[in-house]
Amino acid sequence: MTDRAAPKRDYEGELKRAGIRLTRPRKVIVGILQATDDHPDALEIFRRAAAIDPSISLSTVYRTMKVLEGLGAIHRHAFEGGPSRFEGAGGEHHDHLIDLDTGDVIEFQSDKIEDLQNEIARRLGYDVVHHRLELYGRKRRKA
Amino acid sequence: MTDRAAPKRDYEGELKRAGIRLTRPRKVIVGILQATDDHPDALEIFRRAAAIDPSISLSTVYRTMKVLEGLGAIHRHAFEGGPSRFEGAGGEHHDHLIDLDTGDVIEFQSDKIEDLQNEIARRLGYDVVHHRLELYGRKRRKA
DNA sequence: TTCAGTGCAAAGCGTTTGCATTGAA
DNA sequence: TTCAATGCAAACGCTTTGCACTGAA
Repeated sequence: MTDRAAPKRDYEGELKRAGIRLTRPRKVIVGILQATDDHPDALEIFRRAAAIDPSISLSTVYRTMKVLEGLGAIHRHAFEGGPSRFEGAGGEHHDHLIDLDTGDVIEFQSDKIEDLQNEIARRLGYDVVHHRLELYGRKRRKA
Repeated sequence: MTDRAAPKRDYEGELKRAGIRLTRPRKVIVGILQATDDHPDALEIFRRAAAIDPSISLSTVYRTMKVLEGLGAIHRHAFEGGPSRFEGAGGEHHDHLIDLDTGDVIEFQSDKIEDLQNEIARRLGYDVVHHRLELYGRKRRKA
């Protein structure tokens, strides 16, 4: 189990390589993704984008996230209740611990849990395609 | 790790004990919950209820699910994409394996994974309030 | 008798989409 | 020059809510 640092992604290169036009809105949006280590939702990305270029629309944010998701460049997370939140797909796989009081998202990774998941699925006659593991918790206070 | 059989719940008794009126729509709805072992969504519960009493409204289904959830009598699951699905809260805690091809939900339980989750959270300075573990997979074909 | 619970229709929220226009290639 | 991508507004799917009525206690 380890905490991780966020790696950077070459979103523009990935879009180009996929034959997808590098428009002004998309440049702004991927710039925002590169500049963040958190897990913003579409509206938050839209706000940050609008601060740079007020002509960008929320639809375009949604459409761009869909494109990037299709390329595997970002991951979409649907945490409890709220809207989808996005994060760059760089780095190793990890799961999330969500702070119930602040909404903060902490990433962690556990090979042991992954192994156990695969073992359980196998026993049930399945192959795991993907999974979702989210811990919802509160900061432990010193005794 | 074990597969489980679904236990039965005394929803009517729980509502009564909580001082909540046992109306006709609610009787129909909890009857449906008692009669099923699957994980129906609100619309599906509504359809089954309407077959028994066509005057029941979808709003009442939602409101009743909210009440039962508040009592801890049912659990609400938000699996990928789709609407919330409900299940009786009887029996031990378990997690879910969702068949990507059929939508079937298979329940499983792993103390080892639970322990690991708590250990990870503790290391990160958190107490786990609850968690969500979902495996999405496909039936393994015999080699 | 009373007020919690209901059905209905309308609104809410996050997200997607149809369409005429624009701008990257 | 062309057609993918855009902004806008309207629609979507799921869920909640305001309201006047109803029926469980």
